[in-house]
Amino acid sequence: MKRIADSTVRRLSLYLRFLEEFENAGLTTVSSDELAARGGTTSAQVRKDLSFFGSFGKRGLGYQVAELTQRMRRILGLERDWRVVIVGVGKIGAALAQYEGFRQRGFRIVGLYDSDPAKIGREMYNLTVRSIASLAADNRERPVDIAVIAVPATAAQRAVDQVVGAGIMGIMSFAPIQLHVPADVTLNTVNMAMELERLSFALSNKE
Amino acid sequence: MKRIADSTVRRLSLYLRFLEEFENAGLTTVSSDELAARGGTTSAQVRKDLSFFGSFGKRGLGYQVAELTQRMRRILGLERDWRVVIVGVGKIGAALAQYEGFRQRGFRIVGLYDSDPAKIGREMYNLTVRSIASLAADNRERPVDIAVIAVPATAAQRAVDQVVGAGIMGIMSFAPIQLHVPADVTLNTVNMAMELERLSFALSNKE
DNA sequence: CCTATCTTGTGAATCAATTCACAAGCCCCG
DNA sequence: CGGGGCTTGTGAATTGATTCACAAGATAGG
Repeated sequence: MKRIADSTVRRLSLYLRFLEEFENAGLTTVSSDELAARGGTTSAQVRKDLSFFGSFGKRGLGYQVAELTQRMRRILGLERDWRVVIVGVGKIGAALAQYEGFRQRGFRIVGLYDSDPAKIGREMYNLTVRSIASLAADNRERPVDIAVIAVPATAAQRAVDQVVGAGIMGIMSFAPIQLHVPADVTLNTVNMAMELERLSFALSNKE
Repeated sequence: MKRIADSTVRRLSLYLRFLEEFENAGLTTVSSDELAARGGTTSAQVRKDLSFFGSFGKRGLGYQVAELTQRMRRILGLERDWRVVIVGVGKIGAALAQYEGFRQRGFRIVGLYDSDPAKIGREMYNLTVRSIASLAADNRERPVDIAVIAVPATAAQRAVDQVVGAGIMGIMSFAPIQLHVPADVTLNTVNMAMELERLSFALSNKE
């Protein structure tokens, strides 16, 4: 398959949310124009985005909401559950651990890890916080799909190395630094510091 | 000034972090090549990014770390403090309220707001949680630069409307939905659901 | 069954971002 | 003070993403 642009995947994710809203509202059919209006883009963009994956509509009519929803779920890999562990149970990690958005989309939190002995063994949200040293063995016993990195910047690369060493192939990081992983590991970073600076830049440059 | 691409601003933010690291390491001079290596890009990209704002280096020599750091801070609007309020003091809002990254970069949290009567009046991190209804008056008395939206998806658009109505011009949202603001208000969204789905897509489509 | 009206799917054209490649400038050394 | 070795800054070329524009289907109504 041809490489799909990041911007396209982001929009697919938006479309899926809109489709779910349309489905809840009882609509059975939707046009690329309606999807575009909802997402602040153009109908051509919507059709082009979808066209990378196939041809899902009927000319003159639009798309079946239920069908397109399911197709999008399949495309985005949301038809299965993902086993997720959280590394670092400070404030951010704890907030993530109980974030409903994870579970809703099939991201099941199956483990909490920390390196702080004071936290290891503690019960949180029906899980026992375990030492990060046991991650490799745990992963062998019952494989994990995604590790969420929620440790301080200074500890993040070490944590990532341990996650990679344990054999986990997907990482979502909230550490505000540039992390390095082997090419076969997928890393996705949400860098809050960067987002704040982007906002600061935009506010500073309003004419 | 010519419009600056979002991707460029994101990289500037990275460069700044690297420059600070170089400065801490005692380096006085740095080349576009070294910055590029650190950030996983190319030296031409680094020079092009900087060229939108001026010409900061010396041919044959590179850039003065201290000078470039300061220039980047100015460009990103980080030479001043920003007054920030957090709207919604649930788990995410509370985690953000005590996140050190904010203060470190000059984003000072000066207010916490919620609509839940059970939370209003409560003391958190040296601030008293106030009713979101009082935001407009508070902003008139002492202007706020940025509002961080940390309420559930269903309440987010209403919260944004109140923030906009209060006259605040910068918004950073963590709600997993598409929000609408007037053109003169700057909105920056971190959509965790979208990031997870991006990861899911990438993991599902490894060769 | 024919016509009018929609809306998709997609090459072609445009617009935007990145990379190339090299002249220009600076430092150092002999 | 002149030549060699670097590295910047930037037009030109390339690569990538978005928008345009229209033929191809599909439906509905008479």
